[in-house]
Amino acid sequence: MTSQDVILGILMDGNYSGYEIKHKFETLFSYFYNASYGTIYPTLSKMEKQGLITKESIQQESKPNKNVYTITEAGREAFMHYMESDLQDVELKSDFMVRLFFGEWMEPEYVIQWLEKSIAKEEQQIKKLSVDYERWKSTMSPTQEICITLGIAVQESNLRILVDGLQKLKAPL
Amino acid sequence: MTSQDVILGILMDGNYSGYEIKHKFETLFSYFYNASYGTIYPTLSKMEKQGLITKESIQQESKPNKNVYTITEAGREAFMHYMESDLQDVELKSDFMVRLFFGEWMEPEYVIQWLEKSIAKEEQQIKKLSVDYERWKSTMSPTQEICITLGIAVQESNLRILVDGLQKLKAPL
DNA sequence: TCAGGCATGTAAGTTGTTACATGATTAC
DNA sequence: GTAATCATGTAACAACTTACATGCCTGA
Repeated sequence: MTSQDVILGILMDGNYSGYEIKHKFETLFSYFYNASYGTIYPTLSKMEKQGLITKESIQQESKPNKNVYTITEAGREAFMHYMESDLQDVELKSDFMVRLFFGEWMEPEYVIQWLEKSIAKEEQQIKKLSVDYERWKSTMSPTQEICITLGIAVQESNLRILVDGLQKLKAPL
Repeated sequence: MTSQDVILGILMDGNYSGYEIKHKFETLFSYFYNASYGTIYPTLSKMEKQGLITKESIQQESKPNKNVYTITEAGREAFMHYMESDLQDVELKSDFMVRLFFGEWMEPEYVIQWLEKSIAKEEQQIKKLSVDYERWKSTMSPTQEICITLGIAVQESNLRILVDGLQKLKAPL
C-alpha cells in the first residue's frame, strides 16, 4: 500500500484536488493513514502522466483555482489490482512506547509526562474523529462507517489502558 | 525517533551485535518498532564512525564471529538528548483499515477475509508477546514490564473489537 | 493588520526496504 | 538432505518529509 493506492481509492467516488485529498487524510483517515503535500502533489502528477487520472482546472470566485482529478478506467483497474493484492501488515512506530521501554534511565516525572501527553493526544483524536463521523455519516458507505466506528473503539480502549497505566504508575508515589 | 535512537537505547544496558538487535526488534519491540538488517548494519557502522559506539569482534565456537557494540560516553549523551527531546506522534499505516474504508468496491467475502486475517495476526502477536514476556520478565526493568503489559492489553482489546466487528458484518448474511 | 484558510508546487535530504551475496552449523 | 539458526554486509531503489516559494481572500 502506497499513497498512490489510497489516492486512487479516494478518487473512486468523486473528483478531488490535492488540497481536498490532504483534508481527507487529516480528518477521516487520520487514525490509519497520512501523507504530506510533498507526497500528494508529485504523486498526482505522476499518476496523470501514467493515465490513471485526468486533471481539470476549476476557476473559483474569491478562492485560488484548483486542479480537480478524475479517475480513468486504467485508474480503476489499478485500484482493483491493489484491493485484490495480499493484505500487508500494519506499520507502527510509537515514540511513546520506545521511551516507555527505556524509561528506567529517566526520572519518573518524565514517564508520567509522556503518559499524560499521550492521553491528551488520544482524547483530542477521539473528539476529532467523533465530530468528523457525525459530519459525514450521511454520505458514508457501510464499510466506511464500520471503519470509523472501529477506529473510535480502538482509540477509546487505548485511552482507557493509558489512564489505567498512569494511575498504577502514580500509585507508589 | 530514528533507528539510531532505538539502537542507542538497546545498548544502554548491555553490549549487542546487529543480529541480536534485530532479534530484540522482532520479539520485545515487535508491537511498536521494527527495522531491517539493511537499516541496522549501516546505522551501526555510521554510529561507530561518529564515536557513539565501539566495536569488538567476538570469536565463537561452531558459530560465525560476531561484532559486538558498546555504547560510549558520547553515545550515552546522544541517547539522553533523544529522551529529553519532544515526544513525537505515533506513526501508523494500516493497510487493513484502508481496505476496509474502501470495502464498498469489493464483494463482502473480501472484507470478511481481511478481518479474519487481521484477527489471526493479532492472536498470533498476542501469543508471541506473552511468551516473550514470560521469558524475559525476570530481567526486565519496571518500565519495560509496563510497556509490554500495555502492549498486550492494547492488542487484546484490538482483537476483541475486530471479533465484534466480524460478527456484526456476518450477521445480515 | 494579522492569523488562518485556500491552493499548488519543487528541491534537497532522510530514512528505510528489498534483494543479493556468502557460508558454517545443527537438529530433524 | 534440508530447513532453520547464526552472522554480516552492500547496492539499488522506493517512499516520504521538511522547508522553501508564492499569493489571494476573509474575518476578527
